[in-house]
Amino acid sequence: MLTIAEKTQQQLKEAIESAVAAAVAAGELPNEPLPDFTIEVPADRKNGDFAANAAMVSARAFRKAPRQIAESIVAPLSLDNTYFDRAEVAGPGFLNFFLSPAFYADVVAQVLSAGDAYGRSDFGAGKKVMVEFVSANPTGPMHMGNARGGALGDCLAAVLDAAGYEVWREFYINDAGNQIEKFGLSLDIRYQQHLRGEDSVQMPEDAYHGDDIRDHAAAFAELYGDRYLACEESERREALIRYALPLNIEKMQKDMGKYRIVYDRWFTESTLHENGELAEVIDLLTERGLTYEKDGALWYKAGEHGEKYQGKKHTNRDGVEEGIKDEVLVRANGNPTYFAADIAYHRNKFARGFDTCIDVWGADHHGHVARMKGAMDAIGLDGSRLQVVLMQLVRLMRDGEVVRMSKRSGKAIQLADLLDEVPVDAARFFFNLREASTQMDFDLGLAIEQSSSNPVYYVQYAHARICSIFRTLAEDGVTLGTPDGGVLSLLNAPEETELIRHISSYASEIIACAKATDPAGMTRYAVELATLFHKFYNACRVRGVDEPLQQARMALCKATRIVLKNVLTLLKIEAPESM
RNA sequence: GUCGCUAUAGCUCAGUAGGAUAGAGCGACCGCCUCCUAAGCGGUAGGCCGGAGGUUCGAAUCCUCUUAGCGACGCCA
Repeated sequence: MLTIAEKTQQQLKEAIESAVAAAVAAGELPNEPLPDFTIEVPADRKNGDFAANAAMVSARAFRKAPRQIAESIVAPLSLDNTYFDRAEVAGPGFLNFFLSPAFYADVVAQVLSAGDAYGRSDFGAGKKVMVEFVSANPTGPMHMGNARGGALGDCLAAVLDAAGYEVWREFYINDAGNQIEKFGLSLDIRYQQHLRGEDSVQMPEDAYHGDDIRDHAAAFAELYGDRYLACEESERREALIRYALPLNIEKMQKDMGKYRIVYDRWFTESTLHENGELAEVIDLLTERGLTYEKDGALWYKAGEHGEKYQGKKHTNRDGVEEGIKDEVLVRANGNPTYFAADIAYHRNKFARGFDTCIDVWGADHHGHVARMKGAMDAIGLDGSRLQVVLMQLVRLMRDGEVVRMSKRSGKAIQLADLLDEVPVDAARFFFNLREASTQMDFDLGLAIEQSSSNPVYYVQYAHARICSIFRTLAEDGVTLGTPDGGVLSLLNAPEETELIRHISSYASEIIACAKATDPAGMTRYAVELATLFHKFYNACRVRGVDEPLQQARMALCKATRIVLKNVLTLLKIEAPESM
């Protein structure tokens, strides 16, 4: 099914093409193929609701001046059975088209009848897509970057869902490997320090220094006393991990829940170690001759499959070209790397029938992208079906100074702190205001102020205002009936038509965001929708105008409310009825 | 050194299948509620779209070079 916006474009395309054919038949234009042209929305409404550059792009092929060509196209042009009632030639040779009242009436009627479903499309044709996002290490609390990743990933998933994909949200828990060992070691040191004093053992520089580790160790000591001091080191650490890890995971799930993110699955890395999939994938790569041993470790030849996903070749300091650097799969100490587990994880994902897997990663992982896609090819899958959204990290500011986000320092601002101070609505909106690729500063000192000047309230206010109009009218005994096309055609003030035109583009906007795998367009759409409504509100009264026009305006208000509610719901933000 | 991201109004940023006079919010200044929510609306001021070349009817947008900021280049993840 076509959206109304797509239908109008298609109507124009067909009308222009048949007009060109007619002009050719009449000998007005040479018999040459019409080059591809575009239909766009002019910045200035004086230039029509849509403009086509067909005459300009075909100047060379037709060997005529663009304006002359445009005149030849417009003369035989027929707009019967379209949403347009007028076309004219303007500027250097633009063909400008003007929408008819029927268009505006139809848009409003369609929104009212579609309701919650307005904006949804079948663009994605039901293809299965997994969005994996946040996937924070369970060795400590989540931080600001995870807050952005959460808002981004969740809204991206919602956009894909609305665009007609079958969406799955997943969180990958790195509950195995190196950092878990480090987690155990850190807990162990704190446990011993707790019982024997700070100076009993030294905390290594690269261990986790956060307070959360201290707290876990103290709570563990509270429960079990000093009985683990006598144990083997490995047994003690295992017990500590077994105690603290589930608590951390539970905390992450709670925080994500507060952030209104519901995952379809929390996937644990340990699954892959236990069920042999990790070993399988290493064997698979070895069988294909893509591994070698060096310095006691098992290496993966990343260049062989990764290079096609890399833009240019690296050149090292000596000016010599070099391929993608090889990666270690199994360390000299026998432990597999994160990279090896991640290949196995992605193999597992595709085996579950997903057409596309989207990973939201911090931009600091960008060097990993080509290697990972290449690894998919290396194990017989298709790396182009793995899409990675790189998100620039959030720079945390305090009093104008950059604060380093490091779990080791223990001074990182946690996601939980953010949620305590900033309303979820504001945080989710804020983190989706900018494209993933832009760097963001977040000044915690300004968090409260930021939230009150956050445009989310502007959008919510528009929704509350509409609800208020209906409340007041209900008190007057006025209710909205089912106005027909004739009544809806009364909506022809500029503030009305602008608003309706924006409403008509909602589904296209969702699709555009889905294509770009970036939901930031949705917040901008919402702000623009609110702006156009507020302008309408100031220019056009609903209460106290004549009956047919009042019905038409009430219908427009209701349509606007539906779209506001739909876009806010998509972003998982409240649409309040009063503020 | 190489790769990635970024550079547009005082500040924060929109604006790429190349389009008509480059936009918005905040801040500043001036206005608008006897009338549906003033958390709103209108107006004024504010620009060498980082710089230099190129491509063409036309460039903030595409290409080349260049400058500046951030990030990544680990048997960390």
